[in-house]
Amino acid sequence: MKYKIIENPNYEETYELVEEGLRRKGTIIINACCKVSYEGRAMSELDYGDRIIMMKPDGCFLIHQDNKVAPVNWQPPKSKPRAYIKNETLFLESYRRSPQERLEVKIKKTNFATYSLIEDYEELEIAGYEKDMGDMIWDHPHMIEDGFKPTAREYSTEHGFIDILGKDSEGNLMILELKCRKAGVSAVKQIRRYLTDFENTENKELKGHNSEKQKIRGLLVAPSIGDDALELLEEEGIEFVAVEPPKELKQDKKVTLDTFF
Amino acid sequence: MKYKIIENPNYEETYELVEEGLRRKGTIIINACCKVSYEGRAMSELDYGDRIIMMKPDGCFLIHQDNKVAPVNWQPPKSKPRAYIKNETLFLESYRRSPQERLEVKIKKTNFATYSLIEDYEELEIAGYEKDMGDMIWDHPHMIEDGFKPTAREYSTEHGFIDILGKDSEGNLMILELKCRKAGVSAVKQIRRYLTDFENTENKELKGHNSEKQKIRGLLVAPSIGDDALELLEEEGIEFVAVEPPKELKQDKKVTLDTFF
DNA sequence: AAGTCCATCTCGTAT
DNA sequence: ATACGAGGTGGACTT
Repeated sequence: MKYKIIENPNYEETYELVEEGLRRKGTIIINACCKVSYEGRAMSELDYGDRIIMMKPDGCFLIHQDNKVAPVNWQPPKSKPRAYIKNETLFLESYRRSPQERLEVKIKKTNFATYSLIEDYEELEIAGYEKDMGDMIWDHPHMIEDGFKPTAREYSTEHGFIDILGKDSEGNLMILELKCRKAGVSAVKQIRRYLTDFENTENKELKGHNSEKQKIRGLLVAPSIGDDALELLEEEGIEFVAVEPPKELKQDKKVTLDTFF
Repeated sequence: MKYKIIENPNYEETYELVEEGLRRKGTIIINACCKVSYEGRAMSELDYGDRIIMMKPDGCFLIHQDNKVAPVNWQPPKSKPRAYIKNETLFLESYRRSPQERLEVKIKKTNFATYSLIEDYEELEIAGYEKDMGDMIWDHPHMIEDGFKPTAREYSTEHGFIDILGKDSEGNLMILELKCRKAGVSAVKQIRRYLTDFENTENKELKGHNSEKQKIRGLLVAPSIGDDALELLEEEGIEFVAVEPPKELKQDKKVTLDTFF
């Protein structure tokens, strides 16, 4: 991997490095004392201080302070970066159209600056999302209960999408809401809204068809549930099923992982 | 500002630098070919590639690829970082309890490594938030309409907090929902829920007290409104008031900003 | 391009 | 510690 570093450069040397880095589609990192202005979806001002500036080849622009995971200021991918000198001072800029946004960094003192041509062809493999949980339940419906037959995923209603729709062994309709994290009150309320939607639909569309007393069951499926949520759930006659989200990667990298331990 | 950089270090030199950086509470940046494993709230694996690794003195740990604003892997502040050597290979690790999470980085080749003792005492000043909008309306209620008198902020109801509660010149109750950007259907539905909550409360608690036919008005206050939202709003008898969020910083930095243009 | 929804959301704040 | 909501949410996906 090719890279270049300069230490304690003056503003012209930093400018040259940034220009070269942008031209060559490198990832630029600058450690500098700087001042940052942003105007666009909101507006912000950050006075002088030492920060880490990153400019990536996809156009995104990050300014990190020495704390937090999130950058203090940034621009999203596809923004247009530029460097220019004015009054013997280096400015870094990033523009974006739609929505119009502008980030400007005024550099007072560069401690070091570097750019590198990063070689990274790997993508993250991840597991433990709500989607993985849906896949697992769809493939193994008995996890919910014996006789459960899922019939639809992402079923559209007025108030949003029902994660999984199905029937139990007696033909009752089941509405499943999945959460891959501890479920809160909001999840219970969501199911409540789906039940209302569905009861209305049933009344309108299915009267006559299914006149037998078919039940509609609401189920909250999550690894655990908060106390408040549990209380509300019991009041509402909604059921809770404890299911851990699957944390296995699709390819069997577990073997590789073991070599670490 | 003090800093140290080493180029093309071997695994022992990188280890020494990381140890020193952690001990001295520095911000560490490493450009290296590495492999990343994460296990905790989810689980992930990222095979070898060049990445930027940041370890900040607050315990947070970031791994950036050469695209995206968000890190591909990370640990939040207060996680416990550690470096160790095993089989002539450097590993960086970050632990977190509650929830239990572990991030492990296996370093194949370090291009450069640096740590710096960052001096940054500034905090971001930002404007354009809902809160600023609330402040503005609270201080200048005539913006909503003549005779409007705000009486409460963040008024708690069953379905959440009402941004501003007040009365109009005729003593009718007004429920204001603020949005600092274009309002959507969800904002209208939210007001609808608040109105329901409030009508119920009124019926229960105020019957007798206020037996005159007092109205309850719902107002959506935002810079603009989507077509769907407007349609629903009219159906529901909710009112819309166009207000631009204030995009001025509390201190008068506008002058400074203007010098940029 | 605009809307929708999930996220190891993060981050602040109140309880 | 937990709970709740806002965010310049970001980012993936659908329309």
